[in-house]
Amino acid sequence: MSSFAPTEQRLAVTCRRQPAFPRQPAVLVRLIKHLHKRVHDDANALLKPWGISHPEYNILMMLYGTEGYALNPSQLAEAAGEKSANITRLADSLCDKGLIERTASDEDRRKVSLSLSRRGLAMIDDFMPAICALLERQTAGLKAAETAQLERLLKKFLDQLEQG
Amino acid sequence: MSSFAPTEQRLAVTCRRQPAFPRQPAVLVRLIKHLHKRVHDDANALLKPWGISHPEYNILMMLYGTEGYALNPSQLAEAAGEKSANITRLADSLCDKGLIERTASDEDRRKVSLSLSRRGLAMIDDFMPAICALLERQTAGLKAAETAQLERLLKKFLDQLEQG
DNA sequence: TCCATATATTTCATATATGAAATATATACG
DNA sequence: CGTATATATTTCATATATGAAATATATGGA
Repeated sequence: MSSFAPTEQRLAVTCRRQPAFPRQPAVLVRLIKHLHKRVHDDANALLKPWGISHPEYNILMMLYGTEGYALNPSQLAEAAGEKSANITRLADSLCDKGLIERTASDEDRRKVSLSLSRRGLAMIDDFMPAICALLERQTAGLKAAETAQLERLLKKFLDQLEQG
Repeated sequence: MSSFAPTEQRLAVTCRRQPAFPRQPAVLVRLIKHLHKRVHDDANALLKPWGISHPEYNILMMLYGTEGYALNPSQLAEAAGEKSANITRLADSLCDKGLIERTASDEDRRKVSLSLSRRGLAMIDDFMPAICALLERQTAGLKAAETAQLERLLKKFLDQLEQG
């Protein structure tokens, strides 16, 4: 039985006690929380041998997914869903490890450019097989059509959250 | 345009650079992260006037959803998706605010019972209309059938994460 | 009974994340 | 120009979360 069952049971009790409580939206929100926790913990465990955390991995991958392998802290904050103060801290840590480089922009001297180092690129190549395997495994229970449907619905959900 | 578009664009670049990288699983994982952040931030903002955080709210609601309005720290950890050390801290905070009570169990003296206080119950009644409105708003973009489908798929996704 | 081991919770040191203020540069407009 | 305002990043104090060790109780044999 899923670890979610007791939570769902508690939502049912809440609905009985608060007739206006919208069950399904509440279930969705709690599912998101459970999923996030699991995904975060799994990624942290997998990355441990490389000495980086899941948020640090996200930073590296955002740079990797960019032409030129470089972004500003504010772009990274947006892309990785972190606050800019946290980007500073994560970037400091990644610089210390030699995985990214911090250089001043000369078009706009307020800006900073964070770019993947040769060593950062090599580390990505190194952990990539394990990451791919994890991602495949995590969605192995879903058929292709279900994955596509889930992607569509989650995007719609996110759109709504960002508007409403 | 959704805040997710740049992230998705970066995943496309990653796929080009790493042919083995599974795009859809990666998109799902990132969507979960974006959704979680948004849900968490929205709830924190809404609850601020009551002086409690989203994790504290979750504790209160887990107790509220239980017959007898009481749970052990370990049950709460499981239900709320928090580590037990964190439950201790959150429970301390809620006790300080007079919203829950901590009593020793006498069937098993290792255990502690955390229960909603009269004041905690009153606070739930007080913020409930705003919470219901938030939950309705957050899912307003989804049709009933879509919400049901999303719930089904997220549960399947979570099951897979917990097995694999 | 006594001991080994398991379970429940808390403590404490440390890691991680945030908001608000500080710093620096850019841009717009009188 | 000069000055007000906006943008980008960092600093710092504080809040939040975690792992590992410590504490206390329970349980099941020898």
